[in-house]
Amino acid sequence: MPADGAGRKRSRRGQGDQLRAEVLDAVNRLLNEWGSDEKLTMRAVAKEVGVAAPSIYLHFADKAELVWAALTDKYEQLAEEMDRADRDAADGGPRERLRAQVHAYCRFAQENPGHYRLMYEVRQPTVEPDRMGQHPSRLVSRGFRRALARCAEEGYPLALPLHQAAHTLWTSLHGLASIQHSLAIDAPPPLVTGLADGLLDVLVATERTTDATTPPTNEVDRFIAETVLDDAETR
Amino acid sequence: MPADGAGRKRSRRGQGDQLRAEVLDAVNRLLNEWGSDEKLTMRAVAKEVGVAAPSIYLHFADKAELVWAALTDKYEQLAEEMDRADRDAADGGPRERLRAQVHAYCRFAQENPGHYRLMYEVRQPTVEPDRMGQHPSRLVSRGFRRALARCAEEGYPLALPLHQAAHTLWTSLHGLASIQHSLAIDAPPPLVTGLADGLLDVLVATERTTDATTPPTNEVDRFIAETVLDDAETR
DNA sequence: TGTACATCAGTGAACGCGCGTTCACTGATGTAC
DNA sequence: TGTACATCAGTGAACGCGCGTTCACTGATGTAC
Repeated sequence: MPADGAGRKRSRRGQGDQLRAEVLDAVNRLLNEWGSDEKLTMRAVAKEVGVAAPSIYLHFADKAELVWAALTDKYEQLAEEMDRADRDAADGGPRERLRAQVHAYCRFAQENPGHYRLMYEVRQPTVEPDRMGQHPSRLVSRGFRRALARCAEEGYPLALPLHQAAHTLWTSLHGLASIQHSLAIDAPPPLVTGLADGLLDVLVATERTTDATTPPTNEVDRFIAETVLDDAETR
Repeated sequence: MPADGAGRKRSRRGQGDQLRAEVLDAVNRLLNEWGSDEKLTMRAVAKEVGVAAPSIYLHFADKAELVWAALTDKYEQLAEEMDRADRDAADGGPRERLRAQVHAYCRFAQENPGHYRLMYEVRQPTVEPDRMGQHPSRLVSRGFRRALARCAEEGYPLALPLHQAAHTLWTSLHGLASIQHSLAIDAPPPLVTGLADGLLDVLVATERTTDATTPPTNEVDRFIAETVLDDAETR
């Protein structure tokens, strides 16, 4: 509705918080439009909302806080989409559910290139670098780990120990998406999906079997479990 | 030798080009020191060389040209290191040679975080975006593809069609390195190596065998071969 | 019901900074005669 | 051998720009009496 830079009416007396939501919406719109954060300035955001730049400071202490708020929302949206995909595929067995999550991840990366890039940049806020456990990306790898565990339990052995498999799946998908972006390949979505499926086939047995088993934990697996994927569930 | 900002002597009459090399060295030094390009400004580079900022323009038209020159050098260095690792492991069979290349890639990413990040950013120069075939990253995936082809030929079947396997290996390693950087995990090198080995074990049979074969080409594989890995050799 | 007033949402102008880049210059060095 | 001169490597100061952020303000709106 905004985007013209002149259409905004001042909020009513108690409704000051409304601007906060509009600012976050504007950030999301700009990131999607440009596919990058290069030109994401306070002035640009304000203009997109239809407001003067200093007004943003009524709701966010500084730019870092604004960007971090937008990204946190987006992380949650990604986790939700993966969750929903998983639930929608509940009838297809554990492997289909994992596949649905993987596809959801790929779709998100392709549809939100601007957010996606920003989500994986170090330069960003950092907020609290002490506890790695707080990083919202945790939600993503946790989703994969749960789905992989289900596969292993229900007779589809993994090619790597559980935590290592989850981390490998997550980082590999990220690499796929990241290089897709950085080489500016305009690949049709089925290609990305096809590559992701290939990765999945390689990590999780394609058929239910008793011939093979998921390899036992090892040093690498334990390090991943304790340090990278560390959350309440794995301890 | 510089780094103090005052120790440079003016080059002799015909030796003007020497500054060019010193500037490139300074860029490399700063990227390694900071592990990021955040503070890589013309003034910072000049100071590192021990020269006034405008002097850089005697050898580079603008900042983009300077950065691109430094990155091109670094790409070549990466390709060389992979090549050397491959040759040094020639006695160990095709699988060990591939493994050596993979380890060289991981080592490079860990030892040159600043360059590495910059190499995979889109914002950079671009130079000539028309022919994707010119991108120096080509050298990397080509090395992997050749090594994988050798494995397949010598009895270690791949889990995916050749080009798809090469692209998956490359992007997965990139994802590993990229997330390592962006989550600022200070993992011991053996961990990264261990994860890379796991990936490799999953993509290439660990033992010589005649039981299985590399899957035949498919749509995904062809698209990768033609569009992404496209170079003289694959046509 | 009318009016003074406090509060709230938001603004215009400007500050200070760091950046890439330009421009007119300088001083050493080799060369021509 | 001595000297005028062209050339070369490099410089100091400044320009113009866009950025995040600050500050003193304004005008509408609800409230107290």
